[in-house]
Amino acid sequence: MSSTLKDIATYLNVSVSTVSRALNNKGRVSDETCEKIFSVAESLNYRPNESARTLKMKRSSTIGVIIPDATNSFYSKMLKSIDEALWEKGYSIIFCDSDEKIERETEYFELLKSKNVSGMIIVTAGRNDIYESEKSLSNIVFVDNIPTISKPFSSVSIDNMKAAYELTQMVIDYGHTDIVMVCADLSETTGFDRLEGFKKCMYDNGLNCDEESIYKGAFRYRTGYEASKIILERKKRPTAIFAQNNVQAYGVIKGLQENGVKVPDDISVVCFDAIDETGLMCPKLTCIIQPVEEIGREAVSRIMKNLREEHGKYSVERINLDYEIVVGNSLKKF
Amino acid sequence: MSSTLKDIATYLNVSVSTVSRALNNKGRVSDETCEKIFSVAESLNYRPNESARTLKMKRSSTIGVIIPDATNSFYSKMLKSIDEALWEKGYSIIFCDSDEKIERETEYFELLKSKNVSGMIIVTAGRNDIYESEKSLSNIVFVDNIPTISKPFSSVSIDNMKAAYELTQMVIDYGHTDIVMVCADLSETTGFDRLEGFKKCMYDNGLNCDEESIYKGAFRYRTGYEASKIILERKKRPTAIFAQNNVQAYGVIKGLQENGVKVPDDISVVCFDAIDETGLMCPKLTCIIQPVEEIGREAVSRIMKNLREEHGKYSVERINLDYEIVVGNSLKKF
DNA sequence: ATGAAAGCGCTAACAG
DNA sequence: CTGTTAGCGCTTTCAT
Repeated sequence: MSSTLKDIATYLNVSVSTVSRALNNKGRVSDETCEKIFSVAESLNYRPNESARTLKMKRSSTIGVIIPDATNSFYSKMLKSIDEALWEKGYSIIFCDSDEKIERETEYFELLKSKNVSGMIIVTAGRNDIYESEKSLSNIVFVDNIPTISKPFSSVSIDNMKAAYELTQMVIDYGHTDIVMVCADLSETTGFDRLEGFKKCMYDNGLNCDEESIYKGAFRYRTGYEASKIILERKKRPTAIFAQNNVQAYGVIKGLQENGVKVPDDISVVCFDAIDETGLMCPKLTCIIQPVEEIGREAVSRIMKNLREEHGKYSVERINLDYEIVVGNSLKKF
Repeated sequence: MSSTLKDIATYLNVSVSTVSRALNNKGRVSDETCEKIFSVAESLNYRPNESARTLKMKRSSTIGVIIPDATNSFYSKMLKSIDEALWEKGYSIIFCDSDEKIERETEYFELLKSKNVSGMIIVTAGRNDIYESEKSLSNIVFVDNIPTISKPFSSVSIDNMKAAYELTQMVIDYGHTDIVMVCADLSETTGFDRLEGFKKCMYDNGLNCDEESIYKGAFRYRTGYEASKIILERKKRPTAIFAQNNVQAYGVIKGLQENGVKVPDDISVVCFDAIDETGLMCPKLTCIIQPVEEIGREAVSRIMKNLREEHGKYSVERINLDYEIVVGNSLKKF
């Protein structure tokens, strides 16, 4: 066990409160004692006991982070950027992988509260009433997927509807008229907004957007994979598929390839967030790229800002950052 | 703030200790009171304050996890499997990304101690004397990359030397004689052992393995990328490159492709741990695949086992799991 | 400038 | 079976 304030105090024949004050730079300690205290703390290898401090202060130096899937490069990149930003502020992460499951997200949320985290950064896995019933969401920042609840909360994301609209327009401009969107749960705002943008764009271009143009599932590889099978069974196949996230798109392409369908020659595929750190993916997906690292950093700075506010009053902000459309080679031009 | 033991106690006119005993199933509480306590706890939405419990018990329900890079699919998959396994045991993760930097790993290590974690799972970024000077490594499990220190500690990994040897033999069997290994820091056991296996195999096959056959760098994309440039400058180019990890291999291939060199037609590439969750990587790398999820689970079960041991006595175990060689299309057969 | 004392929420003797 | 008590390590009034 490492040394405590008391160890330092008895060693120097001063009181613990003096030591505490000195070490926390609270003043009211003579320079001389202060110096001695620091040097003894150093030599005794003193490290404050976080649990004691947290218990007393009712505020820890930990932030809870809940993401749906650490193996998705989009989220792992976000996680890393959050870790980086928090590190600089002296905070650390309690990591929670909800595995895209709402129940687990709920349990993690409760767990984080009992661990007295100072804040949370959450990518919700979908509709979650627990946040609605929470008295205050002051130290929570929702990122990427924003819950649809009535009380005020902070968030960092992009304008998904606009992004989906723009990418759809690009697909249409490339000469496609029969397009299918692979969707996640539409009670999630990302899923909902992306579909809305898609539908609106199709409509604005006078294109058909019926039942067959919309495949509903989850933000999972499997959803994309299964969608591809259904789509290939159609009498008249679409020329393009718009997947709502990266792993859906991978699943779609995998399914198409297994059936000898070439991307993009036979069917084009576009999506959101096909981050490829390896540079080796074929095809290279034409997609919306969210500024995922900036999202992470911004979420951290939101939390830090609220932590600085006086107890009770805090600000709520809904931030939308800029995205970009990255052109790969998964979209055929007619 | 959520309710406390005291709230329940005053509500029921019993003492906190009774409530504590009841809620923790420590017995010595009448069924009747016990029942009442549970129901009140439920309705008051009681959640134990982890900090208080940790302070008292000197043991938390958190495990520190230090990995070198969350965006590397190998580590993110490991992280997820650790989270999954810990979740089942009621533990959670304090996540630390050392970014392959020893100094940061060191600071995270200290931080985790002051947070009173019950254990740590560490993928070390390299030589790190801090572990040597630690009095007891009882609740630490090193995975993947094992430090070279003299005191006893637990670890979960594979036989890297044997694995490298076998993969090298496969490359040789395919008709290659001029092979380069791209290495990381050789003070890391993975880097060292993989090189040893490579050298031994080359030697056993009567092949040359000199300075030019060994490129030294780090476990980074950049290392692979730069290695490719150097290798292409050689008068006589090798026919195969063995990268010590996945991201090095990606960097190598990227560099080769940028120079119009085809993999595997012109130069073959093999490596460790080219996990491809997308199924879309080209080429598909022939590589050693470590059972990364099993490694994570095993590490957790080691920690749990030591936590169960009586205070003071604990067992140390060095576990090597089985790996497999996955054949892709990145290795040319002559 | 310094110390004494109280208390954060919990657990664990110990007494009854 | 139940309550009293003490204390984990720290911060923070309040005295001195």
